[in-house]
Amino acid sequence: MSQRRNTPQRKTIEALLEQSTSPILPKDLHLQAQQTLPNLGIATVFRALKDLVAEGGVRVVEIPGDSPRYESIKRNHHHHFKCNKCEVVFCIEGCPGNLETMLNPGFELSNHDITLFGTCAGCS
Amino acid sequence: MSQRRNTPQRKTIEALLEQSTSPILPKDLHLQAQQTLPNLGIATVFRALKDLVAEGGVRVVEIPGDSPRYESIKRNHHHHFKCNKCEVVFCIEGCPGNLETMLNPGFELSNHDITLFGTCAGCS
DNA sequence: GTTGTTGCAAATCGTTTGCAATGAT
DNA sequence: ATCATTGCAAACGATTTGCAACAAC
Repeated sequence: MSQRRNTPQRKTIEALLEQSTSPILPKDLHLQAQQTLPNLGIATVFRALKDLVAEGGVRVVEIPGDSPRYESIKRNHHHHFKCNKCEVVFCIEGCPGNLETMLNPGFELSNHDITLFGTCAGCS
Repeated sequence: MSQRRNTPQRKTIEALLEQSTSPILPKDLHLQAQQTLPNLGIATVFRALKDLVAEGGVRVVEIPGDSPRYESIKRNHHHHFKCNKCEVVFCIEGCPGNLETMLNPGFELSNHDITLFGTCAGCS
C-alpha cells in the first residue's frame, strides 16, 4: 500500500487548516499556502484535501450556494452560520438534537447538516 | 422592463417542477422536458430555473455533495433526507425549530437549511 | 414590428487527471 | 534506487454567456 510522505506542501496545508478558526475554501487555502510555497499548484491543494478527508483528519463543510470548504476535525461537532451581508462563515457550537423524530418509520439517521443564515453581530 | 413570455419551454419546465414530489436536478429536468420538446437546450432550463427562483415560484435545494436541485415553492417549509444507499432524496415534514437559541448574542437568524442522511425505509 | 426567448457553441468556474520530473524515504 | 508526490496543462462536469435566428406579444 501507499505510505504517505511528509512533504513541505502537505505540512503547510495541514498547518493552515489547523490554525483556521472557520472552514476554508480551497482557493483561499491555496493563496495562503503560496505565501510559504510560491510554486504550490492548486491540484496539490485538492489532492492533499482529498487525502486528509479520507484519513479523517479533515471534514468537508458545505454551505448552500458555495463550493465546499474544509476544516480540521479537531473541532468537535458543530454547525455553521453564514452572514448574508459580509458573507463570513462562523462556527456555532450546539445542535438541536432529537432529529430522528423528524423521520418516518423505517428511516435511519446517520448524520446531519445544519446551516443557519442571517446577520452576524458585526453587521447588525 | 421585461415582460415574461409564455413559451412552451417555460410552461413545460414549470409543469414538471410542480408535478415532481422531490427536488430535481437540472440535468434530469432537461431530460424529462426533452420528451416533450426534443430540441430543448440545457441553457434554457438553467435560464428558466433562474427566473423562477428570482420570481419566488421555485426554491433551490442544496444537498451537501451534490449540485443544486430545484423544487416548487408550493410545498410548505420542510427539509430533506438523502439515503446513503439508493441516493434518493426525500422531503421530510417537520422542523426542529428554536434554532435562534444556537446563536450568540447579536446574531440574527433569517433562515436555515437542514439535511439528514441515513438509510431510507426501502434500503434498511 | 418590437423585443423577449431560444438553441447552439464558446466561455467560465471549480475540480480532477495524465504525465514526466522531482524529492522523501 | 524506489516510488509517492509534485507542478503543469489538459480534461472534466456544471453553469453561464454572446449572438444571430426565432417567436410571443
